[in-house]
Parts: sequence; structure tokens; C-alpha cells
Amino acid sequence: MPNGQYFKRWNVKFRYIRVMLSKKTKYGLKALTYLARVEGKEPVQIAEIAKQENISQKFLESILLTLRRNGFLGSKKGKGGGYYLIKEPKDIPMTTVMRVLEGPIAMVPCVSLNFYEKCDDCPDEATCSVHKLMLQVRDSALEVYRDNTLADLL
Amino acid sequence: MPNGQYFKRWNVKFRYIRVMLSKKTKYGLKALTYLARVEGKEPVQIAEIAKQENISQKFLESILLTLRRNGFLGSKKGKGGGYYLIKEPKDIPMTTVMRVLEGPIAMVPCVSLNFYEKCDDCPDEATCSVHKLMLQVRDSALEVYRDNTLADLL
DNA sequence: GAAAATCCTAGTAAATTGATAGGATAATAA
DNA sequence: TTATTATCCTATCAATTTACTAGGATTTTC
Repeated sequence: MPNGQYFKRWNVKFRYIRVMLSKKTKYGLKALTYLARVEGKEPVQIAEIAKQENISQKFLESILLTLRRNGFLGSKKGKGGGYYLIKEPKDIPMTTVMRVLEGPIAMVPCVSLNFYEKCDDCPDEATCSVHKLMLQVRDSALEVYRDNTLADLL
Repeated sequence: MPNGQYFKRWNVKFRYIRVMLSKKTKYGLKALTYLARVEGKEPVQIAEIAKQENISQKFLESILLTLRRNGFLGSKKGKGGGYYLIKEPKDIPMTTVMRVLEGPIAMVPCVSLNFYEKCDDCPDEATCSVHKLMLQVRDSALEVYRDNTLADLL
């Protein structure tokens, strides 16, 4: 393996890697899916989702809070409370989910649609090979996220 | 911004983000491009590339070493020495460059072609929404990397 | 008013990144 | 031969990020 660098996050044997999904996003997606699959619109408790999806409850708590604050979920306190979707799954595109949980879809700021920033080390985007490549990567990822709503993942 | 989390790596104002290109890969790509643009096959010194591309020389040194060890570059020591491409740019697909510098192209191990690993928290890939989405993301990224050789970025 | 749930801020250990330090080795030129 | 030039190589480091956990405040229901 190159460089003798190994990587613990996927648990073993991986080389050096950066471009990967955070647990936060992974768990967030699983929770949204779980809520979408539930019959009716009854609130579902954090504890139930955490248990069914093998997620740390406290960690999931903070993720669901983020999703609520960003308009994906509603919540109810007290007995019989919990979280529920406030939109139809087919009206929740993955672009918005990814942007909220994971951040910009672009892999470099100079090709970001919503968070554009000039790279300070690069004098000219027009001739930058990284820019050229990452623009294509962004577009292809964007296409996938635009094509998929929560309903498509069920 | 959600969660009050800010991100320093792109330098300011970004929210929480993970899916981004490392400097290592960015610099590696720039160096490869630089070498591909040079006339002839004369070795180019690290110092020259570092200066022209605004890269820390020592950091670049370690990156070029990785690229050499992985069969992209040849090197020559002593005066007049440096690094040079040992293949034609059109014969260097971005898939191999990305895999060596950045790691697996997949964003989760359970959809990785070369580094497959079952997610330990997920009982069934067939019904996993994350798996379903990330499979599409991997395929679209792979398509881009397969379509682009170093020659295409010049 | 007790119980059950979410809300919210803060903190933390381990991993990762993006470097730097410092010398060993090899090739060339004087 | 010796000095110079450049790559080779290992080790180390501070700052950042991740993936949590702690601990209580608040709100709703019974």
C-alpha cells in the first residue's frame, strides 16, 4: 500500500482516504428513511430509531435536531412525542439533505455552486486541471442527488 | 448556518463538510499536469514545481515520492535531476491517480469496488438507502474519472 | 406533579491533515 | 577526489475534525 499510510475509519485495511461519507450523514439518511417507511404520521422516538438502526442515541439526537432546524422534521415533546417528516418523501431531494448534513457537494470551493470561493493558491481557474476535473465530478454528483428524492431510496 | 459548526479548511465561511479533496491530491494533480505540460522529457525539479504551483516544497516532495512509488513518475538524482512522467498523459486515467492519492472512489466501503467491506451497523445492503444512493454516486464519479486522462486536463 | 420525551450547550479522546526537520544517498561537475 | 545538487526516507508535530458523551433544561402528557 502506498506510503505505508493506513486508515482506521472504515475499520481496517484502507489506504489513505478523504472522500467519504461521514457517520452523521449516514445516520441522518437512515433516520429519514426510517421515518419515511413508518406508517402514518405518528411521531417516532429517537430511542426507537437508534435501536433499530444501530446508532448511538445521543449522537442521533443531535443529528435529528439539525434535521428539524433545517426544515426536514417536526417534533413533539413529552409522552408519545418524537420526530416525524413534515414533507412527503418525494418532495425531499437528496441535494438538500446532503448540503445540510454533509456540506457543499463540490469537492473544492472553486467549483461550488452555493459556497464558491477562489482557491488562494491557484492564479487561474481557466487553466487549472483540478478545477476542470472537479467541475465534472460536481456535476455528476449533483445529477445523482437531484435525481433522487427520499422516496426513491425506500 | 446549521449547528453553529464552521469549517476552517477552505479558509472560512463553510459549514460542516467532509466530502472534499485533500491538498495532497490537489497538489499531486497539479504536479502531474505541470510535468505533462513541460516540453520534452527532461527531469523537472521539485523546487521548480513547488514555486510555480505555490506548493510547500517539502510537502510536494512526499507527494512526488508517492507518485513515483506507484509508477507514475521516474526520477533522477543529482544535478540536472528531478521528476518526469514515465507514461504518456493520455495513458494516465484519473481513476488510478485518484485511487493512489485520495483512496477509494466510493464514499462508503459497502459500495467500493476495490476495497469492499460490509458496514457493521447495517444488517442488509439490499434495503439500505445509503447503499442505494452511494452506489449511484460511486458510478457517476467513476464515469468521470474513467473519461478523463491526464491529457484531457491540459 | 411525575414521567416521558425532546432541547441545548459543552466537552472529549482518537484520528487525520498538512505540513516540517534532518539527515542519507546518489549523480554530476570541478 | 571532493563539492554540489538533487532526490530519498523516516519521524515528528500542531491544528483541526470526527464521532461521540455528559448533563441538565424544557415541554407535554397522564
